[in-house]
Amino acid sequence: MTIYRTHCCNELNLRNKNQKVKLSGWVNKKRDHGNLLFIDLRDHYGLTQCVVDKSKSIFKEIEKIPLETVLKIEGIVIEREKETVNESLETGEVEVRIENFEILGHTKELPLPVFSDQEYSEEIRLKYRFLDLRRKKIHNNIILRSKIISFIRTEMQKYGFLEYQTPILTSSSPEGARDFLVPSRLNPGKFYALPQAPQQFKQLIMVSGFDKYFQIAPCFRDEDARADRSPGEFYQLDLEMSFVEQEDVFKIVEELFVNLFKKFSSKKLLHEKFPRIPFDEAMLKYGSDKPDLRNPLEISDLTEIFKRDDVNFDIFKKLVSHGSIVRGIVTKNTSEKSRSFFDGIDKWAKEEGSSGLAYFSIEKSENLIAKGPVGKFFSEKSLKEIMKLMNASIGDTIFMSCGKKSEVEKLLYKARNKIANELNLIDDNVFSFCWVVDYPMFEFDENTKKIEFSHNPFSMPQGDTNNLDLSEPLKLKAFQYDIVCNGIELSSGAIRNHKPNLMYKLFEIAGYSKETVNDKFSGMINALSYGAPPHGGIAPGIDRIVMLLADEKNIREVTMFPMNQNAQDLMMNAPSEVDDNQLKELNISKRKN
RNA sequence: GGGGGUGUAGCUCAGUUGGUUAGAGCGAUCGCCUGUCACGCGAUAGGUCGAGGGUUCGAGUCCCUUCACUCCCGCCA
Repeated sequence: MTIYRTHCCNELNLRNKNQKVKLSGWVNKKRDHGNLLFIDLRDHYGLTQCVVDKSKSIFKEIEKIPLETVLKIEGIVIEREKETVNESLETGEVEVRIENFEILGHTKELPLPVFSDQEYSEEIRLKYRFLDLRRKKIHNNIILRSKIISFIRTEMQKYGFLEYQTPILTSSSPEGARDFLVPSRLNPGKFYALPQAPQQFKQLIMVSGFDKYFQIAPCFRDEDARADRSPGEFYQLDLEMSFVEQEDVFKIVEELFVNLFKKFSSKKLLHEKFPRIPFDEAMLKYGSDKPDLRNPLEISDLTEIFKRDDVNFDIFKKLVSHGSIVRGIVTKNTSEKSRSFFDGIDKWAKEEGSSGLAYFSIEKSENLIAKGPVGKFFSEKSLKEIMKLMNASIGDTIFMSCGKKSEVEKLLYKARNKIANELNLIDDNVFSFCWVVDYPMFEFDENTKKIEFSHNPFSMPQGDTNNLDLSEPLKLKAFQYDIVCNGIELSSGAIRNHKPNLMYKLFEIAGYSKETVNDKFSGMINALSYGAPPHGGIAPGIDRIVMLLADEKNIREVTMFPMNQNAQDLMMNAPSEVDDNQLKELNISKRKN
């Protein structure tokens, strides 16, 4: 009890009948009958209907109070007549008869309605975020976020992890995303960088002997935004463990995620032991390293089919003879679908910038036949082979794409989603987790024509690390893994390379000299030379976890004060100009051109 | 950096083939109404049709430029 309230707006019920109470909150809604006025008073906790009629001298005054004014109301708890009880309200059995009131906070005319389910422009929402956040849905999302983070902390501590803070001002690193830079006043011409993740620090924590670390860690990356990617900053559940291998990390994370998702969602988990899918298999079967396993469609390679003499699909055959590949998706029992369905898919594929998706359905009269625009090019024997390869039956349809490997993968990844959505094959009431494992250590960058780290340069390569064959670096796999849920990448992690000599060799393959490594990763490489334990970890994205659990498509819906797509805070006017004096002190001058 | 969508009253939107004075709901203001819970009824105010330019007898509507918001590609180890 405070001078402002004896109860919160969700608390009153019949047990409080006839009590004199004080409530404080916002005017959510008024229903003015002229001689009788209802006010729904709202606070963080709930809603209470308050009522006053013209017999009270304050009636005329209270009638004029606009919505979203902050009021303190004093009154008596009254039992509602049976027929006026509001079942949908926690406090719906009672109402407060207003005896007195005080305006605690006036409001100007509102730029947006708080009591409304209608959508309104992102610009208004972000500028008046404090009003937007009063609305029920987003208010509850933010509460959910808090509860999720709190649950994670408790669980992690239960598993024996301790939370440690790491610096926000650190050094720029050459790998990865663009850094946010902070000029140093005391070191003219030098810059700090905000951490893209506490990657090096968490490994240093392991070298320091702390064994199990976690942190709800802010991460800063100066890259462009997406619906599921905040510009600038986001949060990770960063964790790292010593004396573990990959499966030990998986065990902890699976337990955490299963408990977390069971607690905060009524949706079912498709697997409680998450499937492990090798990267190469994921790229083949799903066209992506973030497969949505709710989707039953799978991709198969059909390139060999187009080398047969009894297949006359010349366009594909010609491309295949020049090194292209063919892959396809089979859909079950779709041969009776309308022509417009198939043409719609083909048209969609062309809009995606491809040359389209060839298709035929398998039917049987006397013999097996392929029905569809390209069906005539396939012999019965070749059809049997395709059916065997793709596990297809009579009545099924085969969609095919031909081209460069990366293009085919990309198109069929999208086509898998498109076709599954058209056929309504995805169960929206399910969470489907999986691990993608065995990532390649390196990849070939077509643009720079150089070998680069495909993920994290600190990952441990697979194989005999004391005697590793580095002659074919593109064939090297790493103990590098991703966790994926419903097609959304939640996190990357790895068993780290704690052997400095091996690390120098790997960096050399990616074009970094020993001197560069010493210079750019001095903290890390130095530490690894003084008795580093084997260690590994992962860093699931908090924002995306909350998005999944809140069933939201946009990260702003689970972020209290987000920036817009251009990385501006419309409420605080950030970024902003600064005084010339500030710049001078920092030894910075603006370029004039 | 590139592509798509949107922009009309404080908010959400409609606006036909280019044609008279640009409309509705919510909100605001005023009036009526004692059981509503999206209360109801009536009235009033409120518009640089994102901005600039062009075509036309005439532009919210067509064209060009530009700005803002948003979605996607690039980017995000």
